Amino acid sequence: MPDEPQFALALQIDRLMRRLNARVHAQAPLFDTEKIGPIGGMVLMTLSEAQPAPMQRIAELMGRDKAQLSRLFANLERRELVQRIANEEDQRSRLLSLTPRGEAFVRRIKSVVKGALEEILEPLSESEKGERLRLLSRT
Amino acid sequence: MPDEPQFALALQIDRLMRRLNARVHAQAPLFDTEKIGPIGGMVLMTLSEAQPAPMQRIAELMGRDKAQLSRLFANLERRELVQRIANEEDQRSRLLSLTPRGEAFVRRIKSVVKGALEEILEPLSESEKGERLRLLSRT
DNA sequence: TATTGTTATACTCTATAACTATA
DNA sequence: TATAGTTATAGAGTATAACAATA
Repeated sequence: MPDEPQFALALQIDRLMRRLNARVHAQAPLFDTEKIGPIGGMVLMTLSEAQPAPMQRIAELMGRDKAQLSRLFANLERRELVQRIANEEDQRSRLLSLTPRGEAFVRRIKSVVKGALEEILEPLSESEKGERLRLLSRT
Repeated sequence: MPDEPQFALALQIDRLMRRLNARVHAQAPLFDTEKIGPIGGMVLMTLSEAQPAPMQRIAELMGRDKAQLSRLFANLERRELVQRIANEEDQRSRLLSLTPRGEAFVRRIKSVVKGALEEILEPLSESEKGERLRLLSRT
């Protein structure tokens, strides 16, 4: 494998995420009525695909710090977007899941992210989009 | 295209960058002798592939804010990692380039990033690595 | 009038460590 | 002893706006 493309990879990925974030952020006033911010949105999206799950599981899936998620979930719970129920198997943790309000909120976030992603992937052919998704989903 | 993989894409990419950053950061004490931080490193790598260039060009390539880069370059110049020369074509800006010290520093950063990327892409086959690099380089 | 670069500011995100409760 | 979660805090990163100089 040649040398240069490896660094280009890291730089391109960073730019891709930055552009995606900028597009979503520009629309934030329209949909982020709870002011949970970009990471709050990612947490809800992740939870929607993994619920019910203890906090540690979400931290692993997102590759993020548990201390950060702890405060975030406290905030999301206060806004009644997520709920915690007792975990029979391990009393150190509770199981997190989306409330009906949280589910509705995730649907709105997903539609915004979907639109932003479509714009960013626009220049690619359909087959390349599929290919890219396949490769990245294995990371 | 199915619905779910799109959000998985954004979440996976975020996690990929987070893992890459964590690996590089863990080795920072060994190579970041100038304490320029992860973004400083990305700026130097970008500049190494685009020099000589005015600041605005680097900001575009990285998708980052010019105000942020302005302070960063002032810091990098103070550490004699980059230099600015007059831009004949446009006197509002000056052309940025790496000093010999900067070039040497970039080589060290690249070797660390290369190692971290190899670890992260480890589970993929050789052909998949090449394919992924090709797709991402077009974003 | 628009663009390049600088400075200032308030805000958010992040890493880290110390602590408790349970396994 | 190890792990799940919480809290606190210092530091790094970010968006935004206002400004001067040049195009």
